[in-house]
Amino acid sequence: MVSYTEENYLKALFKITFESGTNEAGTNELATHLTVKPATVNDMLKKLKEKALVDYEKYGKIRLTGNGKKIGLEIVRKHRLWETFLYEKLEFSWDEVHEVAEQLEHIQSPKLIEKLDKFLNFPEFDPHGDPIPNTDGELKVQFKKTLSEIEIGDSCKMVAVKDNSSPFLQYVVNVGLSLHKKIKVLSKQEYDAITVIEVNGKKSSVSQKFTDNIFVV
Amino acid sequence: MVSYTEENYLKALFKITFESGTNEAGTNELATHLTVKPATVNDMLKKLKEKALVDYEKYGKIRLTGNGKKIGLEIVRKHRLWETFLYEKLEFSWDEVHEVAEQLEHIQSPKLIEKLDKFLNFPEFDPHGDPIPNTDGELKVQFKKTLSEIEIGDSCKMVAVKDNSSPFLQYVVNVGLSLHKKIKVLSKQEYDAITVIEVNGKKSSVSQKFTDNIFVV
DNA sequence: TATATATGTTAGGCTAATCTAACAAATAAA
DNA sequence: TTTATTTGTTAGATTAGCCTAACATATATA
Repeated sequence: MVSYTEENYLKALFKITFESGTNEAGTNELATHLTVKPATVNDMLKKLKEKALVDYEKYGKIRLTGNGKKIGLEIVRKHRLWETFLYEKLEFSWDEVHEVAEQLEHIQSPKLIEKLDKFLNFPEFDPHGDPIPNTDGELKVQFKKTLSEIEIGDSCKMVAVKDNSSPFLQYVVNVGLSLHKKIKVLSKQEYDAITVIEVNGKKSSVSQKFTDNIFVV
Repeated sequence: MVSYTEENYLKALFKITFESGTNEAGTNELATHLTVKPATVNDMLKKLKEKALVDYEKYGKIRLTGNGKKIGLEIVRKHRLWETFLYEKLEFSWDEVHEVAEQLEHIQSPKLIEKLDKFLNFPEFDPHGDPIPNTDGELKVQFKKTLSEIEIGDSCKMVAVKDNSSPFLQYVVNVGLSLHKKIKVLSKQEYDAITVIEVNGKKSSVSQKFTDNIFVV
């Protein structure tokens, strides 16, 4: 059996390794992601290695095993399905879904998640534009870049956000943005990367941190 | 803050004290209900007393305080709302809902439960016929007796079950029973209380244990 | 290459929730 | 009313998940 806490470690590892592309993670990196101390991560890694959920050697990099990856992905699937449920059926706003889904993702019942998937009509993306893995762990990978990479004068369409935190999402709404909205990049400061964008005719100045967290096509 | 485990103790206490009518519970009784050892209950009682959630003195009876009762009832409300959701929206059968609701009842989000209540159209009874407390902790009390109390020759209507376990509920379905079905008591053995009932023209012989767990009006 | 900074590990401790085994009190039965 | 049984309590131990402080290794920089 995999505990609640172990599930969170596997989910975090899945996200880190998947996003970095290298398939690896470090102790400190994981600790930051989970807001625990590196020493705690170290303890847990021993347990996860014992259970054959991660590959790692002292002072080496952390890698998920096949089984570890499978479980991590399962949690991601559950998280995103619950977010979709909250957003579409219970009328939560998109900045509220994440926190509750953090709890719901740990409910143990394969039947529940399959029924929920069906009830939602097998959605492929969650309210933040992230792909929802299907039962077999496959997910629709979208070709996407960050808003930071768009050239001055070009337009693009927002398809997802990188940061799911409430403050960021509220900020996004504030500049008039939501999923599938068209964005035009009007100008960019050379010095500090402040970018002026236009959404629905409304102009806003946003930081690099902001544009890094918006995915577009 | 009240922990997951503390919530379970309060819920169990609420059920025991509410059902017994005396508003009291004993250490062993509670231990049996939670399938832990009496020593464990004893430890927890000290914590709950510290938090002013129970009233109890050494070797005395356990009683919930106002606040303890409120929290226990809240868990019951959540449990029954989730059962209703699983049954009505996700097509779970009534013998499957209990186990999953045991997990879902601990999700912390007042907003979630109010939205869910609305989504379900403010149900008053769960799939087992148990009343669902409303936001203010009020519940529809039904005047009901057990099937054991019905006289030979008389008919009644099933309105709830006392035991929510899967094996019992499957047995109930097996004799052709479900909520709001009419039952006729054909005969009763004096010696061992074996009762012959008729449901939809189908006759079945059932034990005292069975008739004790069926509520009727 | 030597040193400073990053990163990772170990040892030892804490708390919540559980247990067993031994004991104490209350209640029921002889 | 004495004894047996049931019920409740205490002490001491265990496990998971976390911490701090001290130490070790790796990597980057001068």
